Amino acid sequence: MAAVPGVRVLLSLHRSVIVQRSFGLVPVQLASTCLPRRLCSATTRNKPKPPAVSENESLLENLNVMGVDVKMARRRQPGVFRKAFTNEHGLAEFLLEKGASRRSIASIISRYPRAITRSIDHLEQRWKLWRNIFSTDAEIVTILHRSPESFFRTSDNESLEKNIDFLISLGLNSKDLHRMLTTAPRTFSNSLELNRQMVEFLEDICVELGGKDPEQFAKTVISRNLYVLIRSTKRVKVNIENLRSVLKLNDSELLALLQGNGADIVDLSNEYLKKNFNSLQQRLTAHGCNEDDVKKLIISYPNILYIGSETLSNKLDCLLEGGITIQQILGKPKVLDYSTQNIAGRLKDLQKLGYDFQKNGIALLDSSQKRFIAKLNKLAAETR
DNA sequence: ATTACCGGGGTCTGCCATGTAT
DNA sequence: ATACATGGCAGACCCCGGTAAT
Repeated sequence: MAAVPGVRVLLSLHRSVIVQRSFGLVPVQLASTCLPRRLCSATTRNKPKPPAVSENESLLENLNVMGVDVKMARRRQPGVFRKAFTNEHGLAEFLLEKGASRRSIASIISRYPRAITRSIDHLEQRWKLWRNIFSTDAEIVTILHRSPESFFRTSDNESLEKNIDFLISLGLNSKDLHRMLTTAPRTFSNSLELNRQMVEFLEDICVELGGKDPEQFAKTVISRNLYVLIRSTKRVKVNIENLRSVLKLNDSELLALLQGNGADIVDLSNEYLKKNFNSLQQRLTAHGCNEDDVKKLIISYPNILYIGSETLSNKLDCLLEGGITIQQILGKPKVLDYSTQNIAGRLKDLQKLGYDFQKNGIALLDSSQKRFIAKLNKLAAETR
């Protein structure tokens, strides 16, 4: 049964989280593991200037040796450079052991210098927690390289544990958590309180709209849109209000939209969503569509509002110039899912064969490359 | 055998401002 | 006073294929 491995992962995850809790927390910031004297940054030299403002020179040297972009790092977190004790060497050893390259480690420190203030104990514990969700070190290394801040920004491992528990309690499964930590790792560095606020906010929305199962609603929205938890409730709220008002949705319509494909667009920036809506509406109106057409289009394909106004405009031009009508697009908006380039190429291919969109419809534009090619070959064979 | 319907998958950080602890 | 911790922001789609319906 396909579900079994997933369940097992989930159980073991939960168990180890509980086990770890009993270890208690190890104080961080205590760079205990400065091994070779040369790379240890404890300063013994006397500084002429007030010690609070001068930089730790052995640290600077260490970072230079390691290939860190010191200028960048200093610009980002100057305070780190004035610390008497740091753990750059311990961090490097730790990450090397996990499979990160020296280059990558240098880049990580350049982009998030505070990483070198974390103790080995802290790092080990945090890594273990992440490993509850990822099955290999390599996956974590990838994320760290991509987004050092997500891993290092908080020193609060307890909060990370609580977040994992909390997310599981919402009904998110191990696959959801994996995807979430991959694509929106910041979620796990949020305070538990912040995540909770978003969940409660979503539940409240559900209740306000007459929904019967607020927990399920929140879970659905979050698993459909993994970015929700790294947005502000204000942003999501404004978007929901705007959608409701511009589309003149009643409670149940809005509820359905939000827990359906509309979940994808609630985290867009407020202005972007507004702008996209306005330009879409303007464009459609110019082609003789009424308010109801716009509403139906967006309900059936909310992702249309995800497409930037310029991109969308080009895409529409491309279709219209290819002899396709607005009415056809309204009837099959998913063709807009494909890139303008892709659409243009297909239109060209089909035109060569004298494909009649009026007769055959435009569904062929909304198909995978494989299927499209297969169809194209068949058509070509028939024409011959 | 084709087409329609539908849902899923990848992927997304790096900076700034402010509050808080020391 | 300073560094740390944390919240918030802008940024801006595309593609594939299983399976039901015809």
